[in-house]
Amino acid sequence: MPIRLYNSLTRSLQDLEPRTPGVVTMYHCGPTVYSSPHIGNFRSFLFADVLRRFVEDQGYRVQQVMNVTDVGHLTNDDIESGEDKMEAASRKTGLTAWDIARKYEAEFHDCQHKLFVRLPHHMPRATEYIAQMGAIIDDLLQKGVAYQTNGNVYFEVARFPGYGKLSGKVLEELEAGARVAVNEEKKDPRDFALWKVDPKHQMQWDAPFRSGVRGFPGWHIECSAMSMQLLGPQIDVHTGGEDNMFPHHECEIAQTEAHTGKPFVTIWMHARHLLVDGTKMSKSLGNFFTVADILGKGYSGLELRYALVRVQYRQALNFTLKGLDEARAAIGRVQQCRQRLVRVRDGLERAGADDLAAACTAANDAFTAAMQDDLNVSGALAAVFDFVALANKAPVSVTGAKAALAVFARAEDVLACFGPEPKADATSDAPAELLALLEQRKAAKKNKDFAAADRLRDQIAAAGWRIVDAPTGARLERT
RNA sequence: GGUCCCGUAGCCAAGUGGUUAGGCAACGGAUUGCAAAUCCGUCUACCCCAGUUCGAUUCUGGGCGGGACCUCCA
Repeated sequence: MPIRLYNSLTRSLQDLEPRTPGVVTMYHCGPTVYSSPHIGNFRSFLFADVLRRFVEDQGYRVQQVMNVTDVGHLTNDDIESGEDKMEAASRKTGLTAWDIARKYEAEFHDCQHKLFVRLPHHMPRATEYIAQMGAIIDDLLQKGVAYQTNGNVYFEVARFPGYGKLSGKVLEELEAGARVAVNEEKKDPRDFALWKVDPKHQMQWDAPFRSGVRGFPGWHIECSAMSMQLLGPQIDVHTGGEDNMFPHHECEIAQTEAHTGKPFVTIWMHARHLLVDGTKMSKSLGNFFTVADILGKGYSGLELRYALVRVQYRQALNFTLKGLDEARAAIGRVQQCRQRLVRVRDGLERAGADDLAAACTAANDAFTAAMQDDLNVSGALAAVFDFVALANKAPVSVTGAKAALAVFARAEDVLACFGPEPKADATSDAPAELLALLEQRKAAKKNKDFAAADRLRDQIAAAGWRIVDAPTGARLERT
């Protein structure tokens, strides 16, 4: 069975059929590094990560690029009133635009790490691809699809008949929107900037195209240049947040296809925006969370990842703190099950005769089928939890425990939201003094001195550990 | 104003024209010296109206309600 994905361009599900058999090229619109990454950003990025992981799980080799936008993304897509996001942040903080970009890029990478993202093969910075952008701009100018006014270069939308095919936007609507600022330089309000001139701008380059003026690139051209340079003129999958569909991706298609004369992307995928407490996340509503905010509340990266990944990317996901608590409990259920299997495998608990062969196959198949169906993570998780219930009840054999653990390891490889295989017993990780207390308690219990035993248990609890009294003996676990 | 999505048991959330999704919470039981942790069990829903159908939560139409995008945003 192939992987079926929803293509925003055709508005339908279609099979993933890479241009080169066995190799899937994917490009993801990455962060604009002007502020701390928030949980909405990471809903998109984790979607891209799960997509990549599952495609690899299905036996493909993936070539994955996620860019870092460190210049040219304006607060308003208009040369007169728009301000570069780096520059705006610079004005507010006193840091240079370059410092802002590097600071938040580092923070982004840190968040990727904390949320268990499998790093893309390339994470190019826009500022390091100015020459490649210039080559495209030069070609578009030569072809007459772009024009230069006062040094600013615009793409002439009227010269690209396919404009609007992704977003469904038509000229009349855009004009009726009346929110497009009037710009006398443009031939058409839809035309968008490829290169901008602004002497006050901190990030400047000599024009990388013929007869140009020193300036900086427009946002849209960046992705076209990096994508083409690193993955070639035609790629299999391109993702982004739903807001990217227009104008960003529409413009990417126009300039790239006008340049190459070939279809740019086979499958466009867009992640639905995250909601928080049932509504759009915004600073003014007080429901705006950065990744650091959530981790600062005591939730782990794993719990946050689970909460952001558990709903299919095209569904509105309502993020709540309660959802994080649910994630914590759900992860615990899976890990508890895995720990028991580890204990059976390692001979610490009595093994039975069930090798779980049929159950393992069924669980893997159900997981695969759900993921093949446009990354239905909820369905895939249901397959995992069904399997948990089965494994918990089964008198599992050593062979069965190994097989079951492989099922979980596979699910973890794709979703990465449960954590690594638990240790059979964390007791040995506890500080020596706690182990001493545990021994004392054992003795107290043997002497039926329950008052002393309970006091020791409280001491251990106060140190952040709990005693688990299992039939096979007492052990310690972190709380 | 234009485009689009959604409305499933206490909460979150899959899916299906006729057979128990799943998670969390709650409750009951097992276990325990008592607990904790854990496990097992119980909890059977599909916004309203009309239509199609032998049969609709699932298809069609209408209504109501919520949300998103069209503007910086993942």
